Amino acid sequence: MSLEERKLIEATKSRLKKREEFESKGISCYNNNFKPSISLGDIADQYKTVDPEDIPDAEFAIAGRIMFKRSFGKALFYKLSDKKGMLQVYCKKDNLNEQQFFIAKRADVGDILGIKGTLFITHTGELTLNANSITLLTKSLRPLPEKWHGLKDKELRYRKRYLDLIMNAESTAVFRKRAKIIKAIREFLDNNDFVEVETPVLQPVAGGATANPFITHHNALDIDLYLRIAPELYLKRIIVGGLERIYELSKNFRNEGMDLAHNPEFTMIEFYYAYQDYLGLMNFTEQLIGYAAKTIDAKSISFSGNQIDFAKPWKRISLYDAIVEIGEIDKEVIKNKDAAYEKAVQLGKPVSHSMVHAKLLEEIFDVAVEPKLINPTFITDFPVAISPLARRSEKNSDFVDRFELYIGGMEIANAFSELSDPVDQRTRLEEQAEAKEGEVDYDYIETLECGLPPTAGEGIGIDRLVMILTGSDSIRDVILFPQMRPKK
RNA sequence: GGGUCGUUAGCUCAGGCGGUAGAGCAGUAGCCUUUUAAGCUAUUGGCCGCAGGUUCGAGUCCUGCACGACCCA
Repeated sequence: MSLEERKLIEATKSRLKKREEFESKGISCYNNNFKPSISLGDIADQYKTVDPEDIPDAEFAIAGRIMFKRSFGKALFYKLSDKKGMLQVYCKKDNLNEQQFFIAKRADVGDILGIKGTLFITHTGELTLNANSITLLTKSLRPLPEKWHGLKDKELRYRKRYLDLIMNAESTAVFRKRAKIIKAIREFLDNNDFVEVETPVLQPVAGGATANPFITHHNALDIDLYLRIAPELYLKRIIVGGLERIYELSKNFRNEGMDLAHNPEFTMIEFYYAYQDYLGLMNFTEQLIGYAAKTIDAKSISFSGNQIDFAKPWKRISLYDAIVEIGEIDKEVIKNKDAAYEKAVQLGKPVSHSMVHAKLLEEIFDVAVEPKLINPTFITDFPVAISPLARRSEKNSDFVDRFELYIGGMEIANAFSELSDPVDQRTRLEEQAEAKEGEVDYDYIETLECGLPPTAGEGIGIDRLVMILTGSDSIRDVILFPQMRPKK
């Protein structure tokens, strides 16, 4: 569709007209030859609090987007914003040549300008750059959202994230924190002698978790492939290969429902630690998340109306004790499968008689316990029936050496001592495949037959961790482009 | 999957019991050389989410659909 055919709003029409005006005067609307000497935030940091007489005479070159414009007959003020902050600019006719004052008068909110000038303090006490020259760097053809209320509509904020980032500093801050958290996690693991690796997103068998995969097709091989639901089985192959401490920061894909805590593609960190066990990983996890929280100064965080206390050590309680004590569910459901079934139905879960007892208890846990786990809590002692890749506990072979970490009523991490017995692994995967009509990754079993050292592995949901550490109620607030239904 | 609420100008929002569609900001044309959501004057801009229905007449009432937000499972 050409510009002429599009139905244009008034603001865009007038901006297109200005663009023509500029071009006809030989003013480029998309200059690429201006280099700022300092960021707006750095100027503010350095000079905002100094005495007026201590402000240097030096000329600064700055660049930024016009967020506010207040125009008078022969002078005007802008507020420019860049990645680090905002600064006011004063343009006076006397200080500019004719062409530059023309640019100053005709520039719109949303345009990006390069300004050279000197600092001064206005009568009202605001640090301001007095412009000596103006370069139009980018002409914007659309108006920004309203300056006072900003962009509030959540749907628009998610669909047009660039506008959200321009208008809402809190939103930008969340994504800066996200980057810092991820960097801190890498740092922590690197400092502990871990190696970062990459494994396939396109997998012939979607293993390592229980979830519906996305299916895609490779044309040259003419085979269907799955987008990974977890990197787990590949990472353990690498442990067999001898790297001993590895991690992968991975995008995973699960073809399931979407809500406040689920996006179809999400980020996990999975790490595998040879000669370590799940008990050691609990301490390690406290340190790791503590380290990430520290880098963004998150100590006590308000999340979804609750105050989260990260003081260590974090509570540890077995799955079944949690159901009885925290979920306040009668002990009978632990002992008796029929009682568990009745309870699950009563709680409104879509359960069936074909489900094993452990699965029913897990369903009960999800509604009765999970939402109550606000402060960091390790849930331990999972039944083997719902943990096909975890090592059997030595105390009781019906259970495995596994924990899940819950914070803010959400599952944040899942970890266990890895099952290294290939014979047991074959049996369990085959049973699971039969029950769910899935496939068994026999290549993985062959790998185990080669010998997996005693290893503990863990996956941490990065998006949810960022939600907790930034106090964001929705996963969409911590993913730049969350999945949205296409709008017709 | 179920429920509740929402969808009106570029943005933020009003529109009483059904009777010719509103405001602020943004835009446009003026005045204004230190403003702070600048001010003053004038002014442009609408498939009222979409499709049906009821009615002489629907932004408003009814039904369905789309998209979203929130709650529940």
